[in-house]
Amino acid sequence: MANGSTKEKILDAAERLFARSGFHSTSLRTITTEAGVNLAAVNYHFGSKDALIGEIFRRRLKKLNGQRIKGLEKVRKEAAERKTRPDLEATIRAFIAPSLPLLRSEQGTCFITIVARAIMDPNQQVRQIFLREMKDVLALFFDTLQSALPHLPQDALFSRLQFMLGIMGHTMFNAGKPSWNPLKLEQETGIDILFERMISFVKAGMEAPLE
Amino acid sequence: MANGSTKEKILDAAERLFARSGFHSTSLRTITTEAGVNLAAVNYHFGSKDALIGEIFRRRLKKLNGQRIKGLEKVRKEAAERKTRPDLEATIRAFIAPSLPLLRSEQGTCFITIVARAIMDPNQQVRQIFLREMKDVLALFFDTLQSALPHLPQDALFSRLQFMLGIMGHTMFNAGKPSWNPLKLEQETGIDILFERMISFVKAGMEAPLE
DNA sequence: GAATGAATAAAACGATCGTTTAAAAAGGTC
DNA sequence: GACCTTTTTAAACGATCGTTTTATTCATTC
Repeated sequence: MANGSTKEKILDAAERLFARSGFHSTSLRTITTEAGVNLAAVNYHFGSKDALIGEIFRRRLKKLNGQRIKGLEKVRKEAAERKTRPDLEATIRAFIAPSLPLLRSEQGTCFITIVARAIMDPNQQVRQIFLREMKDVLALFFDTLQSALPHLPQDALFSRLQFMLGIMGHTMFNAGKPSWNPLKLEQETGIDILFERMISFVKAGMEAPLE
Repeated sequence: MANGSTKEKILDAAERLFARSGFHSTSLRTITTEAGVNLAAVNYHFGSKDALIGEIFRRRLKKLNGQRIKGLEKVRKEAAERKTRPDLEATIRAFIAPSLPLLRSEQGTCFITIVARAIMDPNQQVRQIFLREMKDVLALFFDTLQSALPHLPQDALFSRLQFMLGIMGHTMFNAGKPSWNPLKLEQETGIDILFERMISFVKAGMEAPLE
């Protein structure tokens, strides 16, 4: 897919507009106008609006989850060489860190916004498109977590993994957006500080004692 | 508002259908058909579709946040009498616990689903309607947390509060729904167990050391 | 029981949606 | 330069949306 091609112009425009107004409220006419292409181009190149949505996820998640898998396998390899358990914090970082660069670009932030919404989207197709793309990396992440926290029962660990996904979705969705601000904190918290806070919170939660 | 009145029939039907298909994908025709009333009834009784959405939040959040405030004030009073800091776990429980009964009824679960979506809704009006209803209780919760964790800087605590909201939204949205299941855990985790896990995770995260 | 206002009902309005069609333009091959 | 495929364009299709209008029914009050 050539850079600047019609397909890419559509994908970029759709990414921005879906982030701003959601899947259902963004019309193909708005997308094609923003992209500077003809209305019929979406159905010609992608087949349908749903297929376009799927392609938006596929395009970014392939690289993103590839980095996650590479990071997780590095953690596992190092643990095997040291004959220890995988380091918990390193495991968490391997999953979270690759998403940080996305939040440094406007276009990447749009994608994050879309992902956060897709998890709770009413349209089941949207959720399944996203889940299919995440299945492998989530399985590897869960497995590594289990090795790092061998005393935790599987279903308790699964709950805690879900907690972490909830934190990530909510935090990254709100990053850079004006949201509820209880005491009008002057300076916006930077992304890097936010990520460090997220990691220390999740790490402590993962290590919390069982009732 | 009388029980079984047209307004209530519309609110109940809309709550179910919004949870199933989202705000934008649920038409007034579907709602009024499910409610067994005339199409024009929504605009007559509520003014517009957006106003109906707002009323759905108001109806439940008034009671829900009332219970939260009552619980939080009890925690604060007990701390004042004992001349100690508010108990962290009790503070967290006071905020989370009132939402548990909702998850025990089908209709209440629909409301939870709607709330979780509203937080990330593309429509700014939807988000603001929800935020306005939550502002007071969030401020009181933040203030109590600050008393319970006086060593934490305000902005760090604020981040952790956001993490907790992310956990709540994600967890309660997924409760009772089929979602990603890595190892096909046979039995579904009960709501009560899930809440206890949530509380211990959040408590540990709140108490995590600062970098 | 007539009068007044609230509630319900049926029908239509204008607008917008995703998709399809058919023709024109562009690109590549021999 | 003719031929074929790919891509772009303009126009239309059928369906559905939130809302409004107008008329009718219901309930209440004097």
